[in-house]
Amino acid sequence: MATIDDVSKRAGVSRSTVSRVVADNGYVSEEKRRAIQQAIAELGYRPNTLAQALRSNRSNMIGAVVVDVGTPYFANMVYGLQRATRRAGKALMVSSGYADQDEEARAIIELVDRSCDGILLYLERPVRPDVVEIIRAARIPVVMIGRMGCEVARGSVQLDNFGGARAAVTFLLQQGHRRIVHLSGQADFGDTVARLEGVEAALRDYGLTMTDIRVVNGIFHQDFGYSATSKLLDEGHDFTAIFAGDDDMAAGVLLALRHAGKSVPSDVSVIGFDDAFHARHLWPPLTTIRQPVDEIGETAADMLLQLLGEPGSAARQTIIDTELVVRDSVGPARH
Amino acid sequence: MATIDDVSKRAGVSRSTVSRVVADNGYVSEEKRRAIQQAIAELGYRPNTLAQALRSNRSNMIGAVVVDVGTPYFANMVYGLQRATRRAGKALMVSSGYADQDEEARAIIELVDRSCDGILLYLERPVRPDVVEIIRAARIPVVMIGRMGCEVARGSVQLDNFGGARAAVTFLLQQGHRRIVHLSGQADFGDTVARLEGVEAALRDYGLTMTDIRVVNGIFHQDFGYSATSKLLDEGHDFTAIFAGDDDMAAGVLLALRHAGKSVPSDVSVIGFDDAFHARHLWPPLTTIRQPVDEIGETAADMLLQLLGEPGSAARQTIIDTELVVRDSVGPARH
DNA sequence: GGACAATATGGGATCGATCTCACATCGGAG
DNA sequence: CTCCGATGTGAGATCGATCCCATATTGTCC
Repeated sequence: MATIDDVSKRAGVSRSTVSRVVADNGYVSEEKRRAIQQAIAELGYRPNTLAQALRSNRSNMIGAVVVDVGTPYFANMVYGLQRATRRAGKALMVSSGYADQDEEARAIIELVDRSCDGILLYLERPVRPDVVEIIRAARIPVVMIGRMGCEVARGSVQLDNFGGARAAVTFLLQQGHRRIVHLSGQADFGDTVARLEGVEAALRDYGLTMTDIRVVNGIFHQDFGYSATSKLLDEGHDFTAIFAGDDDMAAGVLLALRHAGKSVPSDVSVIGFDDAFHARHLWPPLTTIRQPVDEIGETAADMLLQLLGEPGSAARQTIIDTELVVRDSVGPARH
Repeated sequence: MATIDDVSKRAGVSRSTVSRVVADNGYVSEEKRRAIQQAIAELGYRPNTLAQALRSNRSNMIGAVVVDVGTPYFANMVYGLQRATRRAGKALMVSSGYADQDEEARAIIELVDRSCDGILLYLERPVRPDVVEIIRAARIPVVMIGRMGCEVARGSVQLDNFGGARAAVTFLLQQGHRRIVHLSGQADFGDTVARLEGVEAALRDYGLTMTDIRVVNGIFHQDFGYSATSKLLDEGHDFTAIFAGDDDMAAGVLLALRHAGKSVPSDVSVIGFDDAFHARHLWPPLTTIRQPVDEIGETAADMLLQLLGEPGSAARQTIIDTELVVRDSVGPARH
């Protein structure tokens, strides 16, 4: 592998001058610049990234830790991250925390130790205090995505869960539904809380309160959607629409309804949340609230990249809008 | 950030001795070892990964370039890669090539320049020759996953596409189907060819040939599944089963059948390939050939990690088995 | 013509580790 | 008692870049 010294010898100049040409800063005469560029081309020289990073303390690498890159949701988010980082000419390194604090800690420390210029975090729980200290000591800017805040974060990007849930319930109300069920997720997730508030706001617009609908608490999982729906049907609870806390639940809801012989949307309307990968494959194709996951990732990465340029700036926050995606699972309320 | 020199001063020893303790090699007296370990703990010392990599020429990092990490398929594969690399205490850096040769080239060179110890590749086309040369010059071992071979690869991991397709068609034949349609993917993909051979083998077992079934060539996409199926129905082609080249196609097939008023599996049986993320969400839940994507990734990463230990070893190859997943979309042939 | 800023170039310290080599000490074998 | 291998330690070169500083060489203005 050719080094900067090889180039300098071949071009008959000093290391310093080559460095100036490569980094494109400082004064270099046109003549030498050309000679150096030629030498670089002839030798196929590419600077040693490690040495550059070690000396300059800039690695041109962005790190990210998300809950689990193996899921379509986070994969899509990573897609957004890559888009932004690639545009800025920076490399991206992604790890999974698997919702385990120790695993998360290890992943973050790994990124710090590899001298990432900045770090993006999407975690389910607060970052361990000793890790916060490590990040702070390394003076690495952090942008949080989604749920958890963090004292060390210089910025955050969040979904408008409130507005999304409000839009979902408003849509059901507009279609004439009044006997509504809401299946909500883990009670200690910020998402869940914000979505419940959105539900309440939509009801209020129609002069209703939470007591006018049925809320069932559970978890963001297909099985919960199935069991909760089955139970409501068994109990003889009379409802015309279900707002599922997310599309996984909605998949379970649809299955339970089908098994009970109910047809969607003529007997019961169903609306989900996320516009997950499988939403269009459900039957009927699911009407849902789209969460632009890749855009969230891209926005967060862009925010971080901007933060790198301005060391002392104030913390910022961006809220990403949702969008109602109308497919076939919601219809007018039966009488 | 504490450096090795800080540790050595605090423990009253030389840099070299600290290095020996950290790397756990060479001779160090128990007494000094303890003093050094204490100093490390007190200072919260973590070695500078960049400096280590620069000097020792080992980065403890594995690189991977796949077609697109944003899709569930590759996300799942990355999950397998992470499992293996984390177990080996190595970091993983993943990029997408987006089926674009220049983009791929950039991604691979990036990994080479960051001194990855080894590289994993899942690409749709052959690697650009100049990139092959760069990999060779850097003497970085490469393991290929899936489709394309590559002269520089020291190993490869592939799915048993032949066996999978054979199992799919055999299953249909066992259920009494004889009027079978096969929708196949891009003709220039190795996967497609191998699957076609598998189909042929299954037919041969039952004394049949390819002329006894109908093969429609297209691409691995839901829309093709939909249009091809609709066209066959319009033409009045009489069939009792469809083997879709992958689950995306199968989703389109199911949709087209439903729109044509056919019920699955009583009118037509459908079997897919991949056991993609959405297979269980389709209606009816799709019977398909499972491709253990994460296992493929894990196997490839393990192979690469092993290769790192033994520089001169011969190229190796592993074939990963598929598995028939029986759900509800295949039934006995109607008469 | 001298002062000073702008342009141009190279020398050498530095980043934080690894690793070779030289050297010291010790114990046991011959 | 000497020799030698095993054990223990440190000095210093090195990896491949960046970047500060010293030193020319210009050109321009008063």
